[in-house]
Amino acid sequence: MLERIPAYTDAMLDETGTLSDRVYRHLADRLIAGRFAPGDKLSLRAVSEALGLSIMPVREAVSRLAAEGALEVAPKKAVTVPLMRAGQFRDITQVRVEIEGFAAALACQAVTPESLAGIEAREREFRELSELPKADLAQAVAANQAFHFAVYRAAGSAELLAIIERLWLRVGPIINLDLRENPERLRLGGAVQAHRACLAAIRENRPAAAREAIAADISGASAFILSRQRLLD
Amino acid sequence: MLERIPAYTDAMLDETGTLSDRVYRHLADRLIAGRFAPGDKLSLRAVSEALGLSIMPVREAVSRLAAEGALEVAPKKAVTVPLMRAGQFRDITQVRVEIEGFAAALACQAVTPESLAGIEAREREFRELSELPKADLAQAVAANQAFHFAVYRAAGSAELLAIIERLWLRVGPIINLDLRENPERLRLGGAVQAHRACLAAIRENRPAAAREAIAADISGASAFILSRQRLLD
DNA sequence: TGCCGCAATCTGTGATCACAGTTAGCTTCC
DNA sequence: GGAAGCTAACTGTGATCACAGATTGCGGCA
Repeated sequence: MLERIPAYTDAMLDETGTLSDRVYRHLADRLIAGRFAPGDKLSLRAVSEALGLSIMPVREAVSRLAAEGALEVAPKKAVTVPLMRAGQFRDITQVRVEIEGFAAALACQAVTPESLAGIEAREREFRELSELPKADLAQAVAANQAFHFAVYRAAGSAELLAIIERLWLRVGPIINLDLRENPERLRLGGAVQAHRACLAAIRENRPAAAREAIAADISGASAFILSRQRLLD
Repeated sequence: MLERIPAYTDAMLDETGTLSDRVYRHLADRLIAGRFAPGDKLSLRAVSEALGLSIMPVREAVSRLAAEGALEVAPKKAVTVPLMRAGQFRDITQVRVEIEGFAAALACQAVTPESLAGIEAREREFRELSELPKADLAQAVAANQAFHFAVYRAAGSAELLAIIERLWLRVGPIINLDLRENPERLRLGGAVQAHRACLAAIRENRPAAAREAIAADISGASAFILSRQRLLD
């Protein structure tokens, strides 16, 4: 079951699109998956050399990510993964609750047998992962992401999905940093319970309940992270 | 009163930030203000020559806008202002209703005397403009935008504001195209009425009513545009 | 008169170079 | 031994060049 979770495939390997596009996807994937920590620095030249390209495609990819707030680039200084202040994190959480909750509510009406099967599979995968004695954190993060996006994709709104992806681009580094430092949180099962409630609500076409479940999931994780006081302010 | 509406100032003239940033703001302002129509083509070289720069800053600005969906760039083909299908427009409208409605509801709780005064001023300016015998359409679009963003800014969420700005970047060209072809819509007063209701709701701290007013404004304009069948599909 | 095809022009993409401001490490002096 | 200052390496920014694919319009043929 677990090996169904798609392995990390490097966007640089698939040869569709321009080099800029591939670098963009490469970096975006790593950001969402939490492979960068807030404050990490990266240099255009270092990335381009690591990828065996000139600096140009990396520049374009980075400037796109900077436009979305996923990276910060100050003139003549190294590109950094943004630090987030507690107030900012609270703000983004409130927005996520509203928007991702809305997507979950939409999913109730727009769900198809196929997308429902996908959601069920992702829910089961995440649940089984969290029941393992020694959880693989990176895999758990990926499974959690897979569940959420299965729901959001089922909502059938490309616009909403794009907005949510941008939000995850921003919170990816924070979530992962948190999970890496507090692996026991997985044990508590708040996420598993919220996922289960969300799945049930979608099955039974109860939009308000689906919205509530996603909101609880996001708020719960956010409260935990804020309680650890690892954020500035 | 009317001359309070800030004149169109070119972002290229203020000398803060990198050239890329300035080009980005220049193009973004023109897109939101509806100075481009869907399907318009622009060439990196033409823009850079018009602005007296090399192609590089324009490239970066355009690739950022493309990342946000405000422009479309296909390899080896001219950059275009995206055409929008009716289905896509419906989708984006549904998302705007939810998100901008949420911002209006937030504004009820977060509004300050200063921001309320700003909203009132913008409401009055738009109302007076729409009562003129010969309305200046460009000014009406700008005044409408000013009112909406005064409300959204009053919500006090930087995250939400950024998301809404990106949405307007997308719909700017459509709205303007519509208003240019159907100037009589301003006469009908649907927008004026919605603005008035929104302002009243914010004054009286009625979040649900504020959300409703903004939703009615957006839905009304959207329904009108869709009824004109100028969109693909 | 109408249509097909070729060629000149224009498109974005990517590489390379020059530059100025930042950073970090080493040396030197106290 | 520690701190201050200088230098060398590194940062993103911007300009210019080369290239391959797309577009457009002109000319020739039917």
